[in-house]
Amino acid sequence: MGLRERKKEKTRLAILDAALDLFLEQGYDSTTVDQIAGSVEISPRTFFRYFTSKDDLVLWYHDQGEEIMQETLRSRPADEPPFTSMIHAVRAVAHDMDDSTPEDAARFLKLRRLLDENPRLVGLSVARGAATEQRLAVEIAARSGVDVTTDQRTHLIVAFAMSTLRVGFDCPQPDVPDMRILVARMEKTLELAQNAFRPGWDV
Amino acid sequence: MGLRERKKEKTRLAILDAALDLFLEQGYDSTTVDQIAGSVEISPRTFFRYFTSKDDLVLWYHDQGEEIMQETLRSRPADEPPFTSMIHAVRAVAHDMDDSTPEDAARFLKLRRLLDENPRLVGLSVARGAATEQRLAVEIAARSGVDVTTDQRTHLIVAFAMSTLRVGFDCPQPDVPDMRILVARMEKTLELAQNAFRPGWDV
DNA sequence: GTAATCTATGGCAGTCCATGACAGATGACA
DNA sequence: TGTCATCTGTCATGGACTGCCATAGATTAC
Repeated sequence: MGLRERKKEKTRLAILDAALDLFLEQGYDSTTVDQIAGSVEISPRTFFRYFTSKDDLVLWYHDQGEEIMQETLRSRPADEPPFTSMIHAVRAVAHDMDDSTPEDAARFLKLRRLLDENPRLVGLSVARGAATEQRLAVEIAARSGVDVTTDQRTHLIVAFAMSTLRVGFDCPQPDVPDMRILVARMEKTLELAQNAFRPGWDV
Repeated sequence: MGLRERKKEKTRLAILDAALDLFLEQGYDSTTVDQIAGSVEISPRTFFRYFTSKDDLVLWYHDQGEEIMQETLRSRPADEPPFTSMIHAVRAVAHDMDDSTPEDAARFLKLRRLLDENPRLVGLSVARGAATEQRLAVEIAARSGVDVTTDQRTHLIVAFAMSTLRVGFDCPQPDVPDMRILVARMEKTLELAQNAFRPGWDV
């Protein structure tokens, strides 16, 4: 990795951290892009070259999460019941968070606090999750050999799994002191979800 | 109802219809609030007195939908399993759409086309649905006598039901010629969902 | 090591969304 | 009809975002 790329990654994280701190300190809405840019000493114009929008700042982890889910799906046996595969994908995201560096964990907990204070941002996160859901549905449909535009069963399977992820992470929740608690909560939610369905409902 | 209120309702619908037509004609992003206001001959400032934002235009039906669901929940017996109550609530929304006036139906079908062309707007709709979901969870938790902030089972029950609604309506779907097809699709989705769960999973 | 090249950045001008403040217009009601 | 409450338009302002062009910095070739 060249100097250029390393520098970019560093700037990206600097923007993110500065923004999260400012948001928590003085509120999301009352923090301007100019302020964020100023605090990391870049021009406002450059900010928009790193993040497509101010809102985009609170969605940084979604790309990685989606990637992990897609990889997991690809690695599961083709004849596995689709909901089972989806549950594995959700669990993989939880494990990845569990393994995250202290810096990433800190970012994530800051984000959680931010979401608790700004319902609108929860909405953004949910909306982004819905986009992921569509793409995962395409993958699952392909595996099952059905047409994604007409097969509602596939959409339900993916939607139920993503709901589980959402309940585990996006729902308002009492103060989360550390990552472990968040992941444990997720595990518990997954277990509840798995026990909810009729065996063989998704084949 | 006084002249004043009737006039307001008329203006509101005029804005909505003008906006939907403009959006479909020239795209959501390239339609400005000024244009919408101009086409119904009100000032741009007045537009924002009828709709809190441009985005808000595509969410007009959510208020009514949420109201119907809340009413349905209140009308269900207190000892009914919560997921069953939620399914009734979702079905009530579908029936209400089925009964809608031709004008409302036309608006709805226009909106569906708009959603198909603008994934971002689907996100908005989903986000708005998530807000409803939170409020319904409060209601369901109260009925079951559990604490909504900690009981993940309640959130799952509501989330699964709302997922069903979403799969029926928000998912991209082949051209919808009329309301009947949309409602029929919803019914089918509801049936699939009902058969997915283990009997008694939600008690 | 230097020149040529590619890319990241900054500055500037402009568009659009959204909101507050105030004044004028219009329906409600005694 | 006159008073009151509410709706509406005008003006001014701020903040998010984009296109364009010039410059500074990193990369590559020689």
